[in-house]
Amino acid sequence: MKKNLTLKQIAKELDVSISTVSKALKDSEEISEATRKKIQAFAKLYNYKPNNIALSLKNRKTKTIAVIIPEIVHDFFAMVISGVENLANQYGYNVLICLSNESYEREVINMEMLASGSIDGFIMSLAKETQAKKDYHHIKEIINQGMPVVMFDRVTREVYTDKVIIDDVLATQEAIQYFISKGKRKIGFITTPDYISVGRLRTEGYMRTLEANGIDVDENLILRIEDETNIDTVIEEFFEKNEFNAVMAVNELYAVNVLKTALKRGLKVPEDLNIIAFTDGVISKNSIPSISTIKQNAFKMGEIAAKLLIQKLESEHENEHYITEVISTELLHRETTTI
Amino acid sequence: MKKNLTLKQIAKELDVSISTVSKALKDSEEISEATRKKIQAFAKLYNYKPNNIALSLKNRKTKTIAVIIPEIVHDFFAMVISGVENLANQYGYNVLICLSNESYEREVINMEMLASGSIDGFIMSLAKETQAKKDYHHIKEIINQGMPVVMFDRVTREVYTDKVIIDDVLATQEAIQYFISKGKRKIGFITTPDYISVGRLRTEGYMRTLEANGIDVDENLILRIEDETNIDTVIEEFFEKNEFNAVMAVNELYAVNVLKTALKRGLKVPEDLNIIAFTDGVISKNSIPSISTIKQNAFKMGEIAAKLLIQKLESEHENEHYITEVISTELLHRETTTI
DNA sequence: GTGAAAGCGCTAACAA
DNA sequence: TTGTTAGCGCTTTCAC
Repeated sequence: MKKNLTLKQIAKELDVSISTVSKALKDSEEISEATRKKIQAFAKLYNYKPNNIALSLKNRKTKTIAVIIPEIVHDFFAMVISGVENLANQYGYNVLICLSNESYEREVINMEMLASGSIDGFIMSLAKETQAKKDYHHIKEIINQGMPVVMFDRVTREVYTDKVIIDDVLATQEAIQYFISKGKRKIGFITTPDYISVGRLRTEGYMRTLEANGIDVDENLILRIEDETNIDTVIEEFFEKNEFNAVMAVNELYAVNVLKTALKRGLKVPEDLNIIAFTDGVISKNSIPSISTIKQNAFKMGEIAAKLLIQKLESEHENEHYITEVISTELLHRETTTI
Repeated sequence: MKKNLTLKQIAKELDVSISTVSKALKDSEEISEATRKKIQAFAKLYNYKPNNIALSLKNRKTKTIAVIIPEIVHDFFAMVISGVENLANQYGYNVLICLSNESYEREVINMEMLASGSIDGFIMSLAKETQAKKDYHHIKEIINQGMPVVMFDRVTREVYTDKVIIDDVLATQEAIQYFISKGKRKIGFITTPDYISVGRLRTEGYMRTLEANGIDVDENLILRIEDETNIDTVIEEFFEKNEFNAVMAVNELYAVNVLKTALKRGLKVPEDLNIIAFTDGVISKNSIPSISTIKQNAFKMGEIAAKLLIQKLESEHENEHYITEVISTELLHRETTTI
């Protein structure tokens, strides 16, 4: 086992000084052609690679960015990561992933740990618990220390920084308006509790659209799922107590459970019941019938978040100007809507 | 924007030496109670955090491990990551994710980049292209340099190191034998090309089980999917040309497409056709009907891989003894098999 | 054209 | 009890 070669060793081996080696490897004009060639040949031969950590310490940048997400076994987040990774790699950055598992504490611990030198900046989506507590000190502090943070999807207006989101209200409106245009008026809505930003916005979009169309909002037709362990029974009950001709769900998992319950109850989809879901992932695509969705362009969201972050990192003067990038969405009709 | 506090600054501020501060913050007996308290209070007040990069340089360890996977929008890999993350965090390690996107080149570049100081060790599953080329120089070299590597799922016997796998042959045998025990004899098998290790092993398990039961292997009943962009048409054709009463697929995606095709052709599942898939992910669970699977315990796989790696990292003497851990699998009956 | 020295932030052996 | 020094691997300024 050969340990990694250092400048020092090369210097000793070739009987020159460390700085000569350093310069030679950068092809500096200062060093004579002969020594340069000699040193470069030696380095090449023994496969010299500069030590990243030493460079990081010296340059005060690590060329790695951290992504903090609530969970990874979830197509939306996985696709965002994929986008971040793709763009980051193009710019020579590494991507470090941390899972908050929806926990405030894990989010705080992870961020504090990484903020001390390990990384150059954050891309994050808030944990449920953080949104429930509304405690964003940890994030504000990090930004205060001069470390850039880009938030996506689950964001908060309480933190002033770059953000990448979709227009949740608008996207929902489009879907609900579509239902209405097809004559559906008993529209169920399955969402998260209101403390989750995107859930709240989507619910808002739902209510507004009904009102705009002169339909009274019936709170019974809104189901806010808190505990995801027993989705099926909750949805079963929801169907037991109400009647719908259309349902919208804020994610694929809720939607596929709606589909399952509806079919079990003998409803025909889409004839008797239309369904639209947020998140265009593997479930919607592959369920039978396939589910119509709001395509969120998660991959692109990841790319843009990464781009915003890297721009901040590489711009000379720090710039207190923050933007919120709104990604366009698209209503994608598949087999759970009647065209 | 306040930059991060350093020992040096504290020392200057309190008019003591840097090493005194360092020791005081470690609560060393060497330093008098009074100075210790004073320094600790100051550090606490201004929220001092040691710089990780400096520590890494000093200790020659980064406390971060890298996971290289072919893709992340895939439940199996996402769950493995989740397991790695979980265990790594318990031991104070960070997890860095790199995607090879099934490309040999990206795998090599990523690994070489990280190997120079950024991380302490690797956990990886081979890219398709790497398995096709059978070129494992990059991995061998890294191991040679003394950096531990743990491989999982897509492994190769050409690299001598720790591995975490399932018994692909055995798991397949169990499923196929189950079909046979239910009187199914026309069993289709949908797999990857043979250069992918797990695909090959599963195909082998299929063939062996048939032979053991005196059933001739009909190559027409084996479909090796090379290009995943047109799965549906390939499977459609497969059904056009053959007749089955059971099909096994090496992943969920293939399986759900089989299900779709079968239903479209008017077959009843499970009455006319039984289906079993590898990977117990979100597709199998949520498809309608839900798909019976070989549960691979991906989360556990990730945890064990992380444990093996961390043990290597933290053991004093390096130990040239490598093990291959075989995770048990389980045939999970859902709605695509008749019990 | 080459090398010595300082410094990035920290630890630890040794000296005072 | 406290401070000095050297060193982790590298870059860069400034002497020689």
